[in-house]
Amino acid sequence: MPDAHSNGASLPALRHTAAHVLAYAVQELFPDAKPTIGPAIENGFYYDFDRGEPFTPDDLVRLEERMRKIIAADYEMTGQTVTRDEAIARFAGNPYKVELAEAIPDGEPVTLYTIGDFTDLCRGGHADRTGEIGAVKLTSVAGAYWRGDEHNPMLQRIYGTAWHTPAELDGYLTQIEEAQKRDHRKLGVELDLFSIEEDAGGGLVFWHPKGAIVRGLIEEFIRTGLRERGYLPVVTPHVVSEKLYEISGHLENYAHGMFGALEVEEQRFRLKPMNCPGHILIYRGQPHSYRELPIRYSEFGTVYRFERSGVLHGLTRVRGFTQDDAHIFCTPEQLQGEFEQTLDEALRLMKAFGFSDFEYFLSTREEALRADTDAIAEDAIRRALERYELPYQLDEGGGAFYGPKLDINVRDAIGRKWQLGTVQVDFNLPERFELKYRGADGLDHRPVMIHRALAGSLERFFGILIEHYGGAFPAWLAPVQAVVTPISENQVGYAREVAARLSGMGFRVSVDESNEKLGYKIRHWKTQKVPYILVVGKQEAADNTVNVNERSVEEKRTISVSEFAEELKRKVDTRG
RNA sequence: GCCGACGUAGCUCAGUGGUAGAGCAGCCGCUUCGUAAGCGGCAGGCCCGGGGUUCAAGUCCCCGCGUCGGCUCCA
Repeated sequence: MPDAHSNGASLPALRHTAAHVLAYAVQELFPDAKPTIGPAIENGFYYDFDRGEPFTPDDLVRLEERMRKIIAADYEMTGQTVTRDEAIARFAGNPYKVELAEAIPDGEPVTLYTIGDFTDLCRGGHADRTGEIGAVKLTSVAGAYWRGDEHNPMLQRIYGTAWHTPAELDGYLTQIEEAQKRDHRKLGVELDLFSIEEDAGGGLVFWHPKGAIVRGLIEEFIRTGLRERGYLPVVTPHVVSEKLYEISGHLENYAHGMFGALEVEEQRFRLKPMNCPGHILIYRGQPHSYRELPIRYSEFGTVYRFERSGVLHGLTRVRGFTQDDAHIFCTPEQLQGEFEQTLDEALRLMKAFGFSDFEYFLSTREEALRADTDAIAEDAIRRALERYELPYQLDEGGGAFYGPKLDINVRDAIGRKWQLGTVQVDFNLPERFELKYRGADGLDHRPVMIHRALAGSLERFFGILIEHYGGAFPAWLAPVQAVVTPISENQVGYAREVAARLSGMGFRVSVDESNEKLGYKIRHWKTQKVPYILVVGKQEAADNTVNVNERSVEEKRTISVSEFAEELKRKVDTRG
């Protein structure tokens, strides 16, 4: 999307200007509030204020009105360069601005920008006049720590959005509504897929039958890929002695993300936060020859991680989840090839689930943790990406504590980005657990590990799929693929026959035997987003046919039951 | 965890100090119906929990719990 408007400021400049307008309005209506910072953000802007009392929704309405007046007055945005001392003197009553001014490096200009009676310390990047803001709306208030640090005082943040024209604002608001309609938490209730139960605690997911069916299909898809690529299934305990995580280093590096210890017979146990140590124990249990490698262990491993209550969110941020986890133990020579096949499988998976737009991030370890082997690992990742000609971005310091990693992000049907698969190279845990294999030279060598989860967490993956498809799962994934719907009670018998035939072929089919008119039943199943409604009346019962009402297809067709079965089979086989 | 908003029937929500309501969903009956809501009836509530104010609290105050929006975007 182009930023530049035909005759005016870019959107970020426009929004940054709107932030100044907001601060101006606040200065007029709430003179005691101290402005701090107010940048443009992805879809709008915010401004943080230090004020004793929080802003109320009512305050937002008043501020928005005042902002419109400031915009209508069409003030010019004028800048001036001052010395740092002048700036500090000027904002003497505002410790935040003083702190900001003091932090400006020597040699960089210190600039002030003014609209009307409001002057702000600001680096610039604005529209020329407030009148260029065609549409503005304040969206929410929230607490936010000064500089994002929870040890700092909490400020009041006002969020807003600004656009060149009211039509663009409307478009944005419509888009938000669309996203809300797709919210997996809402659809989870409406389609009876899953729930999170207050009496069980936050972040713990209950999969209802319809959700569990979809999960089973996802697992089946993944399992098939693993089998074809030579992975061996393993299953490991959910609770193990804390000792294991002392050896693995998780306790040292990851304790903040683990549930507290359970004490039994004076031994301390932990819920497993990761599957790797368990898989390592299996590998370590017996000697290995280079001839056996690579060894690939896979598990739908359920892990528990402590997340602060405030960050839990539906299926996408939870405390208990199941990873499609696997660990590859291989020789350094095999690393490259194993990494490539993993990447290949990741793409196969994401394409099957309807994603086509990917981004790749190579995350390196933070400087303090880096070892000689990091370069080898990063090189393997880089070469795999180049081999598939995939462009990637570098995230320095974003890697796991045991090594660098590749993350794959996808864009969903309405353009939002999600982080999905992750593949990590690990020279560290084999060292900690003293893993070895006997080489052709008769000596012991250290294997390399690859950690990989392609869907990531099944919970999160499911949540993303719900939003991606807006609840309308394609036929191969739909928990109910077809509902046979008799027009009157007289066709219930035939409807049951049709359903029995289709179920016998392995399809997921139900019969609507409710005492309602056809229109009611159609509406019901449409809102349930069932891919096929098979209407059967007197005519169909006589001809051994069904009238196919296909989701999001206007045209209805009457075809034989076996023709329908073939069509559905074709859909399922092609994942349509 | 911190800031704010919210918490009333399975769901969506009304009720703002004086006898707890609606729509949808559910159940029962009538209707037997041709592609997005047929009609009638019944049932359904620790108004999140605890404390307080008041003659009287779903409503006001305090303390918890939960949900939601933020707390990464840097003058």
